[in-house]
Amino acid sequence: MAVDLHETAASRLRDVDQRYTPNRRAVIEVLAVAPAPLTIPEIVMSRPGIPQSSAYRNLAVLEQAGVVRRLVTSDAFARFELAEDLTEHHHHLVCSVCGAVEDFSAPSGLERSIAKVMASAGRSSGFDAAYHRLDFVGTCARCAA
Amino acid sequence: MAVDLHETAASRLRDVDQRYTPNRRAVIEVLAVAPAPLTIPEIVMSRPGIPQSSAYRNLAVLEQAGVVRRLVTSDAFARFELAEDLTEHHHHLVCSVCGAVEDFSAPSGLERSIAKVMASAGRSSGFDAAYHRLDFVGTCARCAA
DNA sequence: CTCAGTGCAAAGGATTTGCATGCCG
DNA sequence: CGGCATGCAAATCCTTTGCACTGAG
Repeated sequence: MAVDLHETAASRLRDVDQRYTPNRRAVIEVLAVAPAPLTIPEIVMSRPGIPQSSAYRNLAVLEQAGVVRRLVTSDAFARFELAEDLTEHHHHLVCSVCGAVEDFSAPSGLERSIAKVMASAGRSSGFDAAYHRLDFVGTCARCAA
Repeated sequence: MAVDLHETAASRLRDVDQRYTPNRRAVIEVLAVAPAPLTIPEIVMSRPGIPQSSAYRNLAVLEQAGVVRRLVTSDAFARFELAEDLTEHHHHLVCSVCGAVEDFSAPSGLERSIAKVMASAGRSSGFDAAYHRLDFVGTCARCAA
């Protein structure tokens, strides 16, 4: 599985004429084991030696290659996670107090309902929906009053 | 209805020891008639005379008072809309090409399903969900290939 | 040899803040 | 009168970029 991940990443990078360098591999490794999307400082801290600018640049490349996805919450930093087809479809619990993000999987019944609605969503306005995003916003255990 | 809106806004501001000033009222008026969340430049442009810094400050206050909601897409600018209890619950169609955002209402059946899942979502991790966010991301009519 | 990736440092750009002034309460 | 809101300009801070260098093919 882990092998597949790196092979897939390398392959997608090749498709965009990019290499799978050690720095990029390191970023992927960090994201692969994280239980939630990470900020760039978090990624950099867990792999000392990678300069922030390289992290930013590599994540931009990886995003463009479809290997990672960039999330923006109302938090100061952007967050990154592996592209959905490399992990499992999931959603996020977002703490509105501290900005923490936690992964969460919805029942498949709900997913089917959402997919059905999405298919007909933009029909009138010509919007072509590619995927959906469902977040639950609230207070995490650590920030609970 | 419009009267209620401004009264409610004024009331919520008072709760936070803030005034309902002309600038703040102007911002609310712009948001009230917009068919989609607006960026600060858009708000400022539609009401010449409001300096950006005041717009930023007032929107921060209004957000804290629970009158407006701040949205962050992957777009460069944040977007603002009236708080949900002042409008109608709705979702967004987000264009991943140009960043445009369009309002969208989901069938009530889907809303009920989501609410049900939300109630049990963070049970294990102690996350207390307050509301949900459902976005459909794709390509808007103007950006269609 | 060539060219993409790297690292450092400097630039960019949305957002925030300090401070003096004006105005509502 | 006192204090909040305002405007201007300067500061912040995440993110991007210029440039010279290094390493893989």
